[in-house]
Amino acid sequence: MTHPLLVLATHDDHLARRWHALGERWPIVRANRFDALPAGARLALIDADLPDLPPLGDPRWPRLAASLRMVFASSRPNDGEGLAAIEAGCSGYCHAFASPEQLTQVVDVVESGELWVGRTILNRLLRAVGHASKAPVAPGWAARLTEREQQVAQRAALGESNADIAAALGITERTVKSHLSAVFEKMGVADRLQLALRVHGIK
Amino acid sequence: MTHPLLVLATHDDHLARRWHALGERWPIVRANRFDALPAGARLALIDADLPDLPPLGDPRWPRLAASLRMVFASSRPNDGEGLAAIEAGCSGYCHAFASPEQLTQVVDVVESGELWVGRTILNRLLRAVGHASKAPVAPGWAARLTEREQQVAQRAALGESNADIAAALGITERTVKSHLSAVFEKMGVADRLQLALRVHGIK
DNA sequence: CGTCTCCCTGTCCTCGAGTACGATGCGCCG
DNA sequence: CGGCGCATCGTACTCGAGGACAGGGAGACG
Repeated sequence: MTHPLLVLATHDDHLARRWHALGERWPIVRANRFDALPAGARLALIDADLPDLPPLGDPRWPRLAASLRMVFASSRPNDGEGLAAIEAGCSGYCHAFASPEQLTQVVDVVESGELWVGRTILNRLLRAVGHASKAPVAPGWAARLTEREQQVAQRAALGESNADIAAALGITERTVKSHLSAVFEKMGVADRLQLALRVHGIK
Repeated sequence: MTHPLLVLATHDDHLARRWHALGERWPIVRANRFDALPAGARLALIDADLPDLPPLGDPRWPRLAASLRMVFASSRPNDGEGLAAIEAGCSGYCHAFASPEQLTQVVDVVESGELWVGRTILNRLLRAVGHASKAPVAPGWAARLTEREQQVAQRAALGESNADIAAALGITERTVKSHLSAVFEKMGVADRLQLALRVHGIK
């Protein structure tokens, strides 16, 4: 199967070298400026830090989107920027320094005509329309945990204190600490905040 | 790179044969019933027409989601069912008779820990929130916070310690505490874990 | 029976988080 | 000028979290 030309639009040589790993899947070409995007290109990975990048509200974005599938890559991604990028007509939004595997996946999805946003943005959208995903966003976190450890971890990740959890489960605060220590050990985190971020799919 | 075991859960032999194309990327195993999903599996493609499938509101779904990444495959997909599936804890929703390439992509994305929904559902979500999110470009949670408070809150919500934040911003740990106290007060939360949950849209 | 895992509980101890008092300096605005 | 919001920093204090030692009981399995 033959892939279309992929344009890497960045002013940063370091970033460009990272992105060149994509050359194993797509024929690639480098662009240094937004205005210099090749006319015939169908696929582009665009650095958010490009000097001459128009603001995401600019009408040039949707115009360009008509003929070019764009992935917006930010070095400091946030949900607001991501939504703005998608609304501007980009087909994908990701971290500029994502792993080559991740980048490949994003470009792959976008090339196939789908949209790609990270799970945090997607979950934000779901919550916005009242369909919050009750289940943990990062399935698999509880794989090696015992039943009791999962219960404790779930509550801790929602902000309950050890005393709260103890009361809710009808056990001692000491036992809660015991279970949590096991959870931290198995999941490789240091405290309940890191646990929460892991359970809810952030970081 | 070694892939985890992929469970194909369907009662339909014809569908199972189609899905077996995935065997080129993942070691696969067949399951005929929802109750018969292998205990150790991490990844499953689940046919919406399985005879003993619980309704998507059933608590067994989110429980299962804790240890298993599930793709819900419907032979007659619609946006409502897709949202329900995601809400139930599934990590992906797609057409049961999608092309092998498409299925591979979906499973690939889900395996990497992301969520997958099709273009139509995503676009519908965007439209649903698009009208509301024109004016408030501000993150929302940061509306009443000062610039500095936002910076501190953002880092605290990602799990950085006060000392980390102080070092990163070139200020004293005492000042970080000061800003955080103001943040807690303005956002009506008690500690940094509650702040993190609020910032990331959980609770 | 011995071993194993899981669940439960206890007492210290350390450390970071958060609050309660305070303080100084800066820029803006009526 | 005087008030006000903002950013900065100091000391002392309380309190919960988490680790470092423990231990006992129930059930599974060879």
